[in-house]
Formats: sequence, structure tokens, C-alpha cells
Amino acid sequence: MQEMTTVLATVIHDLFGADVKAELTRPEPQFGDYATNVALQLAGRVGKPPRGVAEQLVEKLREAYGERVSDITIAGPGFINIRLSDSALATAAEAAPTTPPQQFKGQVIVTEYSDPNPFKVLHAGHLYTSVVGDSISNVVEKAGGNVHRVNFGGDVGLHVGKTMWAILQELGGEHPEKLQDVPENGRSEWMAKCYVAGTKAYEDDETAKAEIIALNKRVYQLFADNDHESPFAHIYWTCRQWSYDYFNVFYKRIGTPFEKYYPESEVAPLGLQTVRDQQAKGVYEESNGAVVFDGEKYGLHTRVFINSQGLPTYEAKDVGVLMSKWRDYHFDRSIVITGNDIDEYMKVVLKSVEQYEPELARRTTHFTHGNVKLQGGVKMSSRKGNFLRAVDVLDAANEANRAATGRDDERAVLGAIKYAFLKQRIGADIIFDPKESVSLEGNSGPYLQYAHARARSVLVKGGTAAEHLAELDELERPLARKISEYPEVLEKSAREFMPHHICTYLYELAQIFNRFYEHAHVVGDPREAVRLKLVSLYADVLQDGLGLLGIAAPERM
RNA sequence: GCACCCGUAGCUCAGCUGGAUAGAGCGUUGGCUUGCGGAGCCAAAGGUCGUAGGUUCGAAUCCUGUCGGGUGUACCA
Repeated sequence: MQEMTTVLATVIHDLFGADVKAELTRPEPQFGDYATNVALQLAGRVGKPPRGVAEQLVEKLREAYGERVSDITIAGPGFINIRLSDSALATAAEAAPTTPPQQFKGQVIVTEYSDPNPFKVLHAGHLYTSVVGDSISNVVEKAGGNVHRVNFGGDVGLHVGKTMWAILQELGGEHPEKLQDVPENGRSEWMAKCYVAGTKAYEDDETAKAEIIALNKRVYQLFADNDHESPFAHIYWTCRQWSYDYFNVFYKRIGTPFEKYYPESEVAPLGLQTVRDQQAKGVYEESNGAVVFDGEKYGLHTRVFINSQGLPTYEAKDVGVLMSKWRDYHFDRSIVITGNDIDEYMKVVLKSVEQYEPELARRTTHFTHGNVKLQGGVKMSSRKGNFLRAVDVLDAANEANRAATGRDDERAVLGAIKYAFLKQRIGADIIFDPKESVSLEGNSGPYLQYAHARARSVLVKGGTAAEHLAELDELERPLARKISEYPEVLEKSAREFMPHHICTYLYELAQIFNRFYEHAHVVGDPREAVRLKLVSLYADVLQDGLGLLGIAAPERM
């Protein structure tokens, strides 16, 4: 593909010397394997009719491509359609599962996503961003990137004050020994309940609000004093650990591992210091007792980085985590994935950092995604406590799967959820339909898992596959062509950081395979060896693609 | 008010660095099964791509206005 494009570029240059971008696209199968509209673009610049330009190009292209193409034709207003020779197509298909484009080779890429807060519960959004972030990481890794998956979370901050306040109420004061009364398997729920109670108190009760603000400050002080001994410290550290245990169990369950956590407590000092230093240089300024960045100069909001208590807000901590990642990895690219409510806020943070670390800001890309909503469900609000938790999504899918298949299958359930989340372009809200997600029919994860298992079972039944594909008949050709597209899909997914292209492709691939399989016999057919090779390539691509989505591809289901 | 995201078939979504009749799945209607896993295949119905302009040989795709939904707008994250 890459080489085909280069040849086209050379021909264009030799013939017209014009600066048109040589591009080959995948047209409808009826038109050929590749197509280009460069003749249409050139026509205007050279002042000749498109078809005339196309004719000149075709003549040269036939020569330049030689054996690799079997046919080049002109269609419509001046499209050039190229049909590969069987041998060229066979070579491309054989290479497809194992030769991903390496556009990130040698680059250090840091991906940050999920970002749950200790002392709070994991909600559906965390599940979503974990799945998306993991897949993007996989895709970049496949493209040669040296990927570091990191996770940023608030172990200090007002929400901690809120939860701690309610915890102290529950314990009847600073009595860490009473934490033993909380059952081990109910810890995260107990803390989630405390957060909701603390939030309510903060909103409804002035005295409680003042206490929470004081507790927040006290938590910061724990770190300043390195206090692990006082009763208050005991409670804090124990509950903090409970949260991290809970996160780790969760990530392990869904299969999205992280290399490193950046707790806010760790990055806050650096953030605070950076903001103070840059305040001296005029980047940030004092306003009503707080330190702010005047985003309005850039058409953005003005936001508080250090509050009037002298504590860093999320903004300063984010400066801290950006600087920490920069210090730790000196990345070529940093990808941050969050919900879209963070969008404008992050623009302010990055704009401020751009003033003193322009390279860091330039190398950082922020992607935002929408909210997860249950089909026909209600909007979630983490403050009020009526929201969709991560486990709710897992439970709903598991229940739907049990209803559909009569058994529990975590691999299928996770495959269903991940695929349902990933098949959609990142950006808009996700309407999650548990029933549809676990469906074995249609565009779903389990469907693709099944498609893979089915192909593998054919391979088990069949004899020895051919080493090479050689010539292809009209049943085999469309499948070989689709398989050969795989590297191009990976390239696009990596370039755009968009895994959904892989989903779309895999589903189309499975459809084309089913069409092939419906009409062509494999085992026992005179063409068995070649067809087995094709089935094997197909299964390899499915397995590889599902792997990039973080979805298991079992041999049997 | 201002800013950001989103408006494509009944529902859920692809397609958006402009290009050939706007594609899938679900749902609806009809057909195929002595099958290598039919969890499939073949076919039909269903769309003024929110809307009005503009740029272009060509616009779902780019620009502007407008309508609708969501989010954000200083000491939460």
C-alpha cells in the first residue's frame, strides 16, 4: 500500500510536476482494489479535462506497477481504479496479520485515563475510559510506540474531606479500631455511602461544611507532616488503601492494567510550586485571595489554581501531573482521556502550561468522551448518588448474557461491554444496551468471538494449510482483499487514536468471511489447502484485532 | 449571555484530511437448512444526512447563520 502510493506520487511528479497529494483509497469492491481521484484534482491545475489526465496517468501507471496489477481503468468523471494481480493480493493478505505499520516506532507515549478518585466509587464513566484508554494504548503499542499507561487520582481534595467527615461520624470520632467493624467485602460501598452523606452535609449544613473544609486541610497536613501515626492518619491511610485495593481488583477484573498511579498527593507539591514560581513570572496572578490563570485573554475561562486557603485546586494538581509525567518519561506524546465535562477546563490548564513549557503542552493531546447511559435509563449524578456505577454495567451485561445463553461467561460479558463501548467513535455519549451488547447476532463482541472460535474449529478439522495463497478464485478473492486491508486500518486507528475503526473493520471482515463460508467448502474441497490458509489468516486477524480491543478470542465457546 | 461537544433510516451507530447509487446492526417483511459450529446466507421496505445560505466541477463531509439536546462558565473534581 505504502509502496503503491509512492509509485503513484512519482508518476504524478514525472508527468505533471504538480503538488497533488498522491492518495490511494479503498473503493467499492466492484471498482477494484484501490482507487485514486488525483486526475480530478490535477485537471484544474493543469488545465486539461480530467479524463485526459487520467489516461496519461494510467499509461504510466501500468508500466510502473507492472506485475503487481492486473487491470487499471478509468471510470466516471476520472477516477482511476486499480485491480491487483492475484499474486500481489496474496502477498498483501499473507503479510496482513503480522506487519502493522510502525508509525510510532522509537517514540515514548504516555497515556493517562480512567483517573478515579480514592474515597469515591467507580462509575460507568471509569469503566468506559479504562476500556477506551487501554485500547488506544494497545493500538499505539502495536504501531511501535513505547507506551506507559498511567492513572491520576485524587487522594487529597475536598471530596476526601467530605468522605472523611462522614467516616468520622460513622466511627463516632477518631477511632480507627472501629474500621474493623466494616466487612471486608463491603468496604468500597461503605466509603461510597460516606461520600454521598458527606456531600449532602456539605450542601445542607453550614457547620458540617466548615468542618469538611477543615478536614480537607488536615488531610494535606498529613502529607506535610508525613503523619502515619495519629488516629486520624490511621483512618485516612487505611481507607485510602481500601480504595486502591478496590481499584486494583477492578482493573484486574476488566483487564486494563496500569504501570503507575499518580496520586494527587504526590503531584500536588510540584504543581503548587510550579504555579507559585510562574506566578512570580506573571503567568498566574493573585485575584480575591486566590491564584488564577486569566484564560479570558485566550478566549477561555479564568480558573483558580490555588484557592484562598492556599491549597492547590484540581488545576494546580493537573499542572503537577503534567510536569511529573514530563519529568518521568520525557514523552514524545502524552494522551489524556477524560469525560467531556473536563474539556474547557483542560484547555485552560494547557494554555497556562504552554506559557512556560511550550513543548510539553504541544506534545499533549486531550481526548474527551461522552457519558455512558443505559438504554432508556436516567442521567447520572455522582453527587446525588443516583448514578450508574461500573459494577451496575457489569451486572446488567452479565444478567443479559445469562438470560441469553443460560450461563455465566465473564469473557463474553467483558467482550460484549468492551466492544459496545469501543465500536462507537470517541466523543459522543454512549447509549449502552446490555441486551444488544451480549447478543450473539449482529455487531457485537460475542459475535466476533464466536466468529473466531468457528474459524479455529474449521482449522482443527481441516488438513494442512497451503504455505502461500497463490491464485484466488472469485469466492476467495473478496476475503483475501479484506484481510489485506488490516494494516491500513491499524495505521488509521493509530494515527487518529480511534479504536472504533478496528471494530468496524472486524465486523465487515466477519461478514465477508461468512459470505465466503456460506458458498465455499473448505474441508474436503479440491482447494482445501489454499482455503485453509485463508481461514487461518482470517482467524489471525480477528484474534489480533480483538486483542487490540482488549477482548479475548477463545478457541472454543 | 459566552464557550465546547453532539444532531445521518423507527432505534443504536459507521461514513466527516470534499469525490462514483449515503452504509451497517437491531426491528419489520419474504426466501434458503439432510450445513466444515445456520450465533449464518440471499432479498425487500425504510433517509429533504436538524435547518437556511455560502465555497466548489463536486458537500453528510469545509465556512457562516439558525433551531434542538448535553456540558462548562473562579476558589469541586
